[in-house]
Amino acid sequence: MTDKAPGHPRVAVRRPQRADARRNFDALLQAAREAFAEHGTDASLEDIARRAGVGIGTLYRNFPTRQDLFDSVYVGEVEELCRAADELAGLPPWEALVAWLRRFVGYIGTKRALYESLNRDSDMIRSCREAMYAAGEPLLARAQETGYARSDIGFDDLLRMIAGITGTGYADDAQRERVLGVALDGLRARPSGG
Amino acid sequence: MTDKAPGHPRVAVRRPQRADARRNFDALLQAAREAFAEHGTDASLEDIARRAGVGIGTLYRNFPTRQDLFDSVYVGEVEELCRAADELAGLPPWEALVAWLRRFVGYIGTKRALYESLNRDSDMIRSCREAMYAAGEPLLARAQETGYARSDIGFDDLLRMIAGITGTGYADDAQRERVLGVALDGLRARPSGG
DNA sequence: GTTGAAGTGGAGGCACCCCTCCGCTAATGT
DNA sequence: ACATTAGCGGAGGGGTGCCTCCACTTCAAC
Repeated sequence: MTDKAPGHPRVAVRRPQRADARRNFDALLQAAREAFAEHGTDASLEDIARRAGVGIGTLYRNFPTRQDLFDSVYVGEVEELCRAADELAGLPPWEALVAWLRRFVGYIGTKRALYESLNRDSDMIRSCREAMYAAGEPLLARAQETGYARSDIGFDDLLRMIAGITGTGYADDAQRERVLGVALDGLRARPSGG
Repeated sequence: MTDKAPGHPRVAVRRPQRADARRNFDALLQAAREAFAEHGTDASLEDIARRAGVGIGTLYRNFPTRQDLFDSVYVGEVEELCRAADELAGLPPWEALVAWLRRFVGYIGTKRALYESLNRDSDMIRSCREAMYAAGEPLLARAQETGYARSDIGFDDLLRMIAGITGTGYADDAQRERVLGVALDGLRARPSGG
């Protein structure tokens, strides 16, 4: 209900007033971030409460549904991504795009929940996706206009490609990097007809 | 313990003797194939038994552990992939490689269990992976030697890239195809230094 | 047919998870 | 210091899944 800054969607959940309660709230968010990272959207809520060192009841008071909790985590990640897009605006087109994609990877590399959510649908996830796209899309557009990236691919395509590639497990970081490099070369290539 | 044909690994599980029991065995395999496809490795065994129209006890007699069941499904898929590699040997290098990768995608597109298993480790999964690599690797090698594919990427890299890209959800098949095309262009591109 | 062995299926014990409810604890304002 | 009340946490009911066990069924060999 608060006014919302463009590109920074808000969630219905409210941080509590009392100091101890705020500590718990934050601990829950942090624990949830980790748990969703490790186990995806299906992470056990009781486990999250345990990690946060609070009772299950406290989790449910702060986040009445699993969706509320997930949304709260998600919105934080997305806000960081939006901020990153601003910061990188100064770099040359291709470098800016790649740098932003790497931040994106920085999330989903460890946090497959975010990547699962590319498909899921809820009022607020949609709004988050829009914010994220609004932040990142111009970077792709600029790289395309200046001829650094092929033009027959959309931002959504690109994000899914990157999400897919980096969401998988790899033998080591070097391999992940190699594969990502190949895909980025594909993004740079002239479209091929055969 | 039986002799194993090269490229066609075997499983410890044995198909039962009696006709009715064989029907159940086959129904279980089929149900498991579907269930693993939909829910990944964590599919409910009780659900698989239900789908197959048999009691849970029957499932456990045929496949004492979840791993046994999964292995049995997996080995079937891999054998098909190995066969495909033989069939495609006649095509030109690049076409053969791409065609085989498409078959590979044909699996993991619907069956994410196979793709999860690229990482997992067990005696027999390892042996399956070896068989699959033995079948597919020559296709990449040939494309590389003839200059159709870049040489700074390994077969394992390629498979993981493809698995990652196609394991994700897409808005529609056209998008999946577009993204796959970009990645394949990357595979064809000269390595880039910047 | 008869009969023995192969095969069946589901009840039941255990573990985990979801979510609600409410008696208790302790932070805060005065 | 004390009262007020926000906040706590975990017991408990319901659900699902894992796996074992064994009384029963049915195939197939004779």
